[in-house]
Amino acid sequence: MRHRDLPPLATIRVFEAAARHLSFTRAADELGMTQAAVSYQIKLLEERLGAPLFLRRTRAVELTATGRLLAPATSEALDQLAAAFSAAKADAGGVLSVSVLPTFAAHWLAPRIGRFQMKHPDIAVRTRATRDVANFSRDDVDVAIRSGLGDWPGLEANPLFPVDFTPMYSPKLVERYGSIERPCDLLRLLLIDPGDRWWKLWFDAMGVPGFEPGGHPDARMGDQHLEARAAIGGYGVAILTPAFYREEIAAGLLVQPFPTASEAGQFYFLAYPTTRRNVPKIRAFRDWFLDELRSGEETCLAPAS
Amino acid sequence: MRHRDLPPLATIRVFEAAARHLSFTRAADELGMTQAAVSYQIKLLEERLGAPLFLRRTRAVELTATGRLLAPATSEALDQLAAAFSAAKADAGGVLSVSVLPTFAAHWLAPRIGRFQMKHPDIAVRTRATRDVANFSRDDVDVAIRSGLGDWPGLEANPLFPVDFTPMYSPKLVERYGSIERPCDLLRLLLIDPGDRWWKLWFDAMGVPGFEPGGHPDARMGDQHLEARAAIGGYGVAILTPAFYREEIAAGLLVQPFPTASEAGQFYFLAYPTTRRNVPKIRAFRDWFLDELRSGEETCLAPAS
DNA sequence: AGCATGCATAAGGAGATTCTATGCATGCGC
DNA sequence: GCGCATGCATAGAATCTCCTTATGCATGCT
Repeated sequence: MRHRDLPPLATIRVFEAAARHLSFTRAADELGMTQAAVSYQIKLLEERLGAPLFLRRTRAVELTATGRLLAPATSEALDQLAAAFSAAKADAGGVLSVSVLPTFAAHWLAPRIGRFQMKHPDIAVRTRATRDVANFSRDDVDVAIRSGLGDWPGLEANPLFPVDFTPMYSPKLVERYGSIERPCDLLRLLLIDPGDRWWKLWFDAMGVPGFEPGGHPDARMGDQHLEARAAIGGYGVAILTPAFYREEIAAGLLVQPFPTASEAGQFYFLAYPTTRRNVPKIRAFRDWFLDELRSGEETCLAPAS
Repeated sequence: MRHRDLPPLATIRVFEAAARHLSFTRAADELGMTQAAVSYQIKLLEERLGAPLFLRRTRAVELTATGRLLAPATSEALDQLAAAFSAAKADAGGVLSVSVLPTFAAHWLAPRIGRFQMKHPDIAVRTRATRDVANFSRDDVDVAIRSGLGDWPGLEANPLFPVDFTPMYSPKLVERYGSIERPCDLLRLLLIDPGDRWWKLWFDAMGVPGFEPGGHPDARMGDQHLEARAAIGGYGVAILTPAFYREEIAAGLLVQPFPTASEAGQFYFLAYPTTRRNVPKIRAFRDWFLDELRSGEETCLAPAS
């Protein structure tokens, strides 16, 4: 197993082709190089082996006994390698691993991913919903959907939409507590997770002074999704990204009374290593994703704005 | 079979070692290169494949799913190659093909070759006795014994002994035709193959004038051996190389009455391609051969001179 | 005889691969 | 917690391999 004593593998590849064709010229042809290069490599191998592999007959070459011994085994070995790499390529191209924020996964990706599968039946998608920022060199991840500024070195980041947010609540809440006309009216209601910095940012953006976060600052529930559930249940007002709750809004489960605010520069991004931007499955996913996003803007964002 | 699409084979070799060790550093060690080179080759292969093969964990590397798929197959293929080349090397080293002049084969090599086999039981000798000058690049020949000047480009030629010759006959001949004192006495007898140039050369060297070759000039029987048979049979006088007939002389079957002459510069040589002078079986044969020659000079050439 | 075919060889250069010298991340020990 | 050690990645420079072009040589065919 260890410490194999192999001749330069390049010479082996050339030998195999020459043995198959019984012609240096045709082997060179197949390998896309010149006859001189084949001659050179064969000679190299023969010297390394200490034995001639071809008899140079007048207008053709012929294998020596040693050459005849070697040819089938090398062909087989190269075939095996080719098969293995072809399988690996298929395997690598057939599974797309997506790291995605849980909220994004639940509200945006999950309802749409089926269409990607329809379009690319040969690509299996493995979705990994996690709040941890994926590390492409450490985790087996092909693409990631994450929020931030998009300034990740070595990554190509396609901006999706801003990380914006706005208060939302259930219509049931209005029934109970009366109508809400101005942003400051919200202060009378129960804010779900008032420690979320988004509340402060939003009130500031709306010009409502005097909001002081209750609870621990930075004590978010950690997942927008849970806050949304609470709001839908009529428990209070949650600050949410409306793009994620189009269905709930359309179904009358949530109301968005005011415009959104956004953290400066923060976007959702579709990201992947720049070096892999032309890998077919990645390109396919990105193309589909951006396309999906564009058509979504036409049909859904119009009523929301 | 044709047109395989393989990554650079060097990267495959590096990958296999790295996968086996699960460490770039140790793989570099095994392959006799630096860790940086391994890293470079792996990256090359990953880019070529469009998929990562290793996960870079903090203090070790780990195979990805694709890598795990690939590793066993590449190991197997490389093992197969190693086995094939090892077998080829054994095969090439185990058979020594000797092209040799028929006379030399019969009188010098045949009686001694057994001792070579005793000394090197792992080397099989295939003797090809032919008058045709072996062409090393065209015929499957490792070493050749031939006569000439030794000025063959690309060949290493070990001089053995001069191509010398002298008249020889059976003692029976003297019984019938009377004693032979001087070279010119031979002219009374039947010269076997008088067209052989050696007769002319020998008489010239002995200072016997007036010898005119009978028969067609250059109409040699072609083989000293046949002439020797005729001489032993008492048919006439043959011009022979005495070194080849030591046994016959010793046994009293042939008599050598006069000194030898030789063609200027002509020697018997043991020859092989210079590039192959260090191939073990060739080196073994040459060493044995020259040794045999040297010890032969001590024991046998002494009485002849 | 002349031409065409196929391999060998020489010289030259482009490119690949390696090495050295770093940087970086991180686990471990004190 | 703070250094230290380990292991991989990267940059830049120096080789060194390998290929191509251009030719020669041997030989079979017309």
